[in-house]
Amino acid sequence: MTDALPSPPAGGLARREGVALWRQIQQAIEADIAAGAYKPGARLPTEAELAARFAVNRHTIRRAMEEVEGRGLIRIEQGRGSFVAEDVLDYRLGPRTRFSENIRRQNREPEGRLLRVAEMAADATLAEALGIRRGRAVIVAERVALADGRPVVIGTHHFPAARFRQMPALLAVNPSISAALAACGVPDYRRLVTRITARLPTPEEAVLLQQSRARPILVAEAVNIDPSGAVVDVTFGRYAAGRVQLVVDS
Amino acid sequence: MTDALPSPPAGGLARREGVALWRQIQQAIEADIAAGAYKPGARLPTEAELAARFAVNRHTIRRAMEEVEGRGLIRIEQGRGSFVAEDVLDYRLGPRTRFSENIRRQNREPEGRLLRVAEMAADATLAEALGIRRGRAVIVAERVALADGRPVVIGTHHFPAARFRQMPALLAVNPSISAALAACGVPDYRRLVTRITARLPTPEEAVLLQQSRARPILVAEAVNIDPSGAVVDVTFGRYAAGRVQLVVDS
DNA sequence: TGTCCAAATTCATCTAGACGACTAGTGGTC
DNA sequence: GACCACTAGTCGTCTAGATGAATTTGGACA
Repeated sequence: MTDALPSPPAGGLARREGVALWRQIQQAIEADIAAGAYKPGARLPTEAELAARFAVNRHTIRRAMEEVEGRGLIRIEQGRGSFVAEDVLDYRLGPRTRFSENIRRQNREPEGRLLRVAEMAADATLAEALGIRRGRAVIVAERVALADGRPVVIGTHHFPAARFRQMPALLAVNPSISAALAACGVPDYRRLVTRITARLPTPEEAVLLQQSRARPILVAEAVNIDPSGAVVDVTFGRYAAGRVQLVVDS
Repeated sequence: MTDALPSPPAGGLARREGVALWRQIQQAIEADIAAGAYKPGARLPTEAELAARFAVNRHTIRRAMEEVEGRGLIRIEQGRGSFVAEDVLDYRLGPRTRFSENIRRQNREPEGRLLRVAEMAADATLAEALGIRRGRAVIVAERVALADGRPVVIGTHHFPAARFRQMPALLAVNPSISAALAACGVPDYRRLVTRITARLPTPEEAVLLQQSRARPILVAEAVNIDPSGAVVDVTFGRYAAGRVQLVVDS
């Protein structure tokens, strides 16, 4: 015998028994992974092979695999194959959250890449959150932050333009937000509140985070204030749920 | 003309242009919803209707709709149709998180339903978190918490059995965790740390949360301690991302 | 040796059709 | 009025096959 691997359940698949075939296959695959039949990073059999082994149509296998991917156990790559997912990073959310420190604490190398900086008028929601009047100028900076070269989060930062005029120029030189804020006279700031939710990514987000579109992302909206209590920025962070876990200390 | 609704993009769909048809359809539908073409809770056209309108196969529509559902904009119900999603609830995560208070603060009616209580041996991870020895007995309580009759979170609580012997009996009478803890001599406790991630639900979770399996759930692992610092319980909460947003104050 | 192109591999998208499962109504019986 | 069986409408699953897109492999060729 070759491998004791993605075998159909002992009694074969139960057809017409109320449980979808793809669901049974999904469970079989997940069980194999949980049982350690494949190591993290290892490649799974191709869809065609699995289809033959389970004696179903390839589309049925695809349905099952897509679900396994959504559960975070594997990663599917076009033209290459499917691979068992690797371990995740802890990302600490606290009053003094700073990306670089956070990552370095896990012995990984932080890195930031600026995607774009623009100016826009604040809509009602944003104006309210920033404590400025609606229509006032806001500087929007979009950034991807990486750990060991792997994207972890896409951050969209909103600063009141009146106070942070030099922001674009500063970020162009150094994409660190904390450094830029310090240069703008805000050496210290803290996170007031964070709102977290989850959803599937847009195509762009999936590309930027180098993650499958079937895998959910965590969306965290944060409000940062300076020591005087004034709102410094409102940020939307989109985290690759496959690679990060948010940790809240209280 | 009848409605200005889920119309294919003006120029029709772009075939062979590098963007999948289902993706274009998804965007068209999302745009219609964002534009307010349908009110929250309103029913969308059937898959067959949309297939005719966009001139594609029903499977292509299904692919698009599934994605829209994953993004949280609609809810698809077998035998009924698809409906535009409604508003979400804020769930505050803080040191003193208590489900009932949390929900009542939003002017909703909290409710708890006990699913099961069991005793099991602590595995290595759980023992470590609870500060007990591996193999020691742990009481596991699974509960669904609802707001206004809609499920919000499935909680799986783990208590060291040695200290909380009466837990099962207490919970059988009143499914409130805080009440049961109080009766066990822990009138006060606080949350030490919370770990948050996102994934797609298992079939059981989807049923319990009354949510589609295509919609992600938020998974929060919390550790609660009593005033002396001893660990009281370790809880895994699985939140319906479509209905809740976690809020972290810091 | 190194480069480039073509073929093979593998996943992605789209179509087509059949049937199952669930929901909500319709109309009958008791 | 309560209950039940039936039916039409709608989403869910499965199969089958064709073609496209991304990646890797391996041979031709300079």
